[in-house]
Amino acid sequence: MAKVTLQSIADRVGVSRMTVSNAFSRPDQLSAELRERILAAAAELGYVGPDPAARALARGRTGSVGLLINGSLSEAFEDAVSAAFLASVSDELADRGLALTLMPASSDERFVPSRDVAVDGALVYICDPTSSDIDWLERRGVPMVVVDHNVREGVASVNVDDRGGARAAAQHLVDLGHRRIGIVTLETEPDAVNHPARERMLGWHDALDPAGIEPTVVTTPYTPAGAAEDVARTLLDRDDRPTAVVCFSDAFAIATIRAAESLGLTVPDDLSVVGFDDSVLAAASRPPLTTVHQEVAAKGRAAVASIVGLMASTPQEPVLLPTELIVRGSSAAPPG
Amino acid sequence: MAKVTLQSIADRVGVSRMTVSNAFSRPDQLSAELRERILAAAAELGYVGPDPAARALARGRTGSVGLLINGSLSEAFEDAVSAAFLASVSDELADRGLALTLMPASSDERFVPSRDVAVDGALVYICDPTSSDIDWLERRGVPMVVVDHNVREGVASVNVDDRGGARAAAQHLVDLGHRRIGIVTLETEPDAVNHPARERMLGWHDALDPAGIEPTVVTTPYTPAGAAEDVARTLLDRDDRPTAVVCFSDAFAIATIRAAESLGLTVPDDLSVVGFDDSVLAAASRPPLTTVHQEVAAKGRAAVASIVGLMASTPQEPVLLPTELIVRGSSAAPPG
DNA sequence: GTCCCGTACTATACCGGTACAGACCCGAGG
DNA sequence: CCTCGGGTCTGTACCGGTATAGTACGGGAC
Repeated sequence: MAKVTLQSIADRVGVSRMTVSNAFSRPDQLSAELRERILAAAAELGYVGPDPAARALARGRTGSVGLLINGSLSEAFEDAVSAAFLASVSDELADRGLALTLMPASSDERFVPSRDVAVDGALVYICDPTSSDIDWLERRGVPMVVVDHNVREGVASVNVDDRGGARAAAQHLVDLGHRRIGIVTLETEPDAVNHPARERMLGWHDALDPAGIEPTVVTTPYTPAGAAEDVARTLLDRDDRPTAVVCFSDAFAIATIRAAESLGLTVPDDLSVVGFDDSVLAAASRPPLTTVHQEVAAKGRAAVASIVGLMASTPQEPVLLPTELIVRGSSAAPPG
Repeated sequence: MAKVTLQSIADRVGVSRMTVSNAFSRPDQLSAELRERILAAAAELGYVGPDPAARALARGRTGSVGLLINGSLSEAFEDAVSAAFLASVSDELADRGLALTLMPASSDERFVPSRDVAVDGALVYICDPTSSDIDWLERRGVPMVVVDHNVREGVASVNVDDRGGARAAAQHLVDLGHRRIGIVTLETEPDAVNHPARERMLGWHDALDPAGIEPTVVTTPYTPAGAAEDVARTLLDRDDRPTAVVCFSDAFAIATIRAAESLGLTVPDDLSVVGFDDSVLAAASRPPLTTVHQEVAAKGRAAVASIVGLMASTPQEPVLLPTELIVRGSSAAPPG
């Protein structure tokens, strides 16, 4: 059978194609009676509704928002914090009738999602700011909101006060009396810049420098799972080991606690550990983690609000969400 | 400035629009020299590349695959198993130059993703089989692969041997000598059918029925986090409490262990607990979980292979992936 | 010289809709 | 009686590409 289009229905009912289009897309433009007849004919012919691709071309919008992520998408899903962010974004978009299209970084030159996938707007999430994908989006003129970055001037952004949170975390340890402090943070590619990692490092130093404390820094990649624990052990397995450690994430903090336990140290008696993010892991950990809370769901909502605003041509101010130190059981005064 | 299209470039260079199209999409169709000139003119005019929406209409393909999920998307992201599946799917699609579009269940009648979003194919994942979204996809004629379901005859599917895995789990407990066995499984909406939940239940009974064991069954929803633990406690806080429990998931198993601990019971000495999925939680748990392993990444790969095959009009056989019992430290012979 | 074929480019016909500017008809107001 | 306005429907002009079937031309085989 030939494909059913608006035209076939129009012919069948004896009206113009435009009227059939209106029957589906702008019901107030025609009489209810005629609309019924059209819908009946459509059902009879097996017409499902206006073709999304054709509609996208004619209307100039697709109904979906892209999420640009570079690096392996697996990481994004498997990390508790980014998964929660994605969840918040997708739910929020769904409420507004928008679908979410994940745009992986271009691997093959022949197909570049940031250049070749139709979207009405894009969120730029875990992304090397020098990524060519961002350039593609910009050249296409796709409205764009950057999350957890400050890619470039004039681009709308949603950020968390990473620096302030890190400062509070380090200050907390200083206030408890710690003087030998370690840092377990993210290892980044030489020329890649991880915005949160940099901001958090600045924040830690904001508190440590004035106290005259020179932290011992170790870095570890996200994966494999055991890497952070091994790195933490090298930090702790020495005579002048720190009495407290601030970590880039809750996962790193938990790895650090495990490393400490494996060395016979007790947290928080022998070692204080402070995480970041306040992910689901934090409260469930034993001992429960002192950490810096960020409102991931709010970040998602803000990002969606911002991109939707941009898509409606409303200029958007940069958003900076607060963080808050949550003191639980993994931090205490230094031993002795 | 007016929008730059193939035509503007064609006019500028003095060739036909088709030749410009070929310069971008089929480089072997024109001389290298002319192609260079065209690309140069395009760059000069600020042309980014063929418009994705227009291309989608003309070519009849969009370059993205939909993932239909109903229920809150958050759940899908926050559950370790489904997150790993999504990760596997998105990576695998990315390798083939396809983007992934998440299609939430229709909330608003006015915008129904399964009807209104352009995709070349769809994976149907966590979905009530009676969902109208599946009907929409089917009516549209979108190639469709169902994962962790058996929605209807003739639809390609990828499943895991849930029943066999559950049977092995229950048989393991029977073999250890357990006679009072509890089940902690998923609570589903009255008329919704959760395929894995049903299959696992069948599998448990496959092993328990021949042994003449009548299990005590309790059910709990996915969320909130504490619900499973509370339910498990009701199962364990009685005189004739089971000596072993099989669970719908590793998360439920861990909740059950917590409940046991809170009642002063030791796992596995007083109580054996067996999970399902072998998620990252399982090996990390204390004690490490005896559980049923499923290869989630393989499930993602199989799903992508299947949908890509269908999109190329190659009929697909149903796929059934194996499961395997992994015996770790949470199961032992019954006390006494 | 003629035939044949491959290379390079063009002409035409869609793909399946939507926006916008009328045209028509009818009842109400002046 | 004429005009005006609103509710309905139509006609036309796109949206920005791609597929396919050509045409024109140059060179090698015979």
